[in-house]
Amino acid sequence: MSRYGRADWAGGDPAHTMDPLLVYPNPPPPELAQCLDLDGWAWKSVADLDAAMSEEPGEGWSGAIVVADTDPEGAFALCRRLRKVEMPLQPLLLLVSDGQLPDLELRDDLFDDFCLTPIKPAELQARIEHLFYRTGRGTRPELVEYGPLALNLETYQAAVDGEPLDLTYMEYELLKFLAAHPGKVFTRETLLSRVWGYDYYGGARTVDVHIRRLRAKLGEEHAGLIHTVRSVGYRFGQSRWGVQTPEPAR
Amino acid sequence: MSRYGRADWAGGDPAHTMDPLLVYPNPPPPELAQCLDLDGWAWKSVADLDAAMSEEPGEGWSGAIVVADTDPEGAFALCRRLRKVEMPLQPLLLLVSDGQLPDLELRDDLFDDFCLTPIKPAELQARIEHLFYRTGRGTRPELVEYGPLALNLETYQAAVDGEPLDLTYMEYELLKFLAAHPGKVFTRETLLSRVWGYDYYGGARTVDVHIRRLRAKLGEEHAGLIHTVRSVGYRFGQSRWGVQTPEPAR
DNA sequence: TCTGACTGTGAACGCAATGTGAACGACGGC
DNA sequence: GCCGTCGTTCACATTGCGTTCACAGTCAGA
Repeated sequence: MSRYGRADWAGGDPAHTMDPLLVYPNPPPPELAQCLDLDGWAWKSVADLDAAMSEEPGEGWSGAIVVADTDPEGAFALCRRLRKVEMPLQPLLLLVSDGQLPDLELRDDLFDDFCLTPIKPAELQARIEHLFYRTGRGTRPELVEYGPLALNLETYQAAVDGEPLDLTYMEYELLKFLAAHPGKVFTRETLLSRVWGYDYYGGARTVDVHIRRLRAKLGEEHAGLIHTVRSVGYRFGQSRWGVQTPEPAR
Repeated sequence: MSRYGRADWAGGDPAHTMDPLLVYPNPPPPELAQCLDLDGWAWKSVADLDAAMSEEPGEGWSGAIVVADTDPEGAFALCRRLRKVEMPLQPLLLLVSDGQLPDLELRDDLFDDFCLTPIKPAELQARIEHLFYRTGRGTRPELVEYGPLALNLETYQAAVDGEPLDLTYMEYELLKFLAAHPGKVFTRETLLSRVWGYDYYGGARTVDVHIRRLRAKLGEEHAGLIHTVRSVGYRFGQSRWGVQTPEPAR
């Protein structure tokens, strides 16, 4: 079964009274468990995603520590599932070995920070602490903006030029993803896997149709925010060149 | 005076062109300088806040790496000044030794990430990369550059002299391939197999036509970037036997 | 200078990628 | 159970663009 860490460390430090951290795998490496206990973190290890879901505390996990050097496959898969959902689990700290560094998907929101193994307790402590500080006070964007477009991630509302947009769930998700990566081109396959889900199996035309509806709702004036890159996919907004070149007139 | 890192790493990798990273102190530890150079980061070390201000590039520093283990006082003071201003410098990576961990002000916005010394190049590289991704200064765009030409691989856009080029898919792929191997001559057959696909079966004139369109879109001024090697094929940029300096705009 | 091979160039053709409207089916609220 | 919403899929229209061809221009060698 799951193992529980102590939430009520009675040291001089103010006890961390909060919902537990999710820890993977189950059982975690002894050094990690000991380290977390010594620092007084509440934690609970889980064996897989199902356990993570079913054993989630009432207020939700307050964060996650995923050990990737023993079971990389499972670890990364778990990260993906934890992060690519409606309410991504945050903060997420990944423990990896030196050798795994080249494999890290640094440009994907899979984790917030990583720490090399073998663990140095002081470093781990510092990283967790700093991570909570960072994520606790609004580092996470609850607003995605691009030009006239604004997405409120908390209220699920969208607006252009201050005019509210009435988007469906998928439309919102698609637009959110695109607007969060302005300038970057995504293939239909990428969009399907990133927006619809990694295991989604469906036709690529689905993307087209949703793009079309987005453009329609954005209005004629702003439909151009979504560019078609023929033979490749779609791009939101202008590219980020180093120089601020204005919109090419064409 | 200040030391400059190389922004134009001449290896096989596409050059990363962006504003330099601020590095403290001056000179930085050799391992750090070497590590940054190897990864192709542009950087510039400064001795103090004044130097950081006066030598700030036009677009501003793109980030900062502050080494704190040799001169903690100066380093932390610099961090404070860089961050506690109207426009905080971001992202900021701190290099500290194990022993300094307890002294870190983790709950203050002094830095975005830290890395323990002695440096592990792979870790440092990963942290910088991830940091840039997180802080949304954009991932360092993957660029292919040659002289006035720049190809942005993630946005599928091209530009000469900062002017955006409107290329079709095949034109872009062809130019990308050529520009990635400047100075090398490719036969039409090679180009067909490498750009169009290994199993492609088509006429060699196809290449000619695409080369022509590329030259046209590059403009009269830069059409000469693509050379015809009679009876052989095409070459992009200066011959390898020529001088090493890139083609002067002529 | 003549000749043949190689390359540049404009136009036309045809296909594949995308846009678009409509219909279907799943799902949830009333 | 009915109805409206929404995601998906299909069929068809449309457009972009890759390819080919014919011919003109250019170069190298004799």
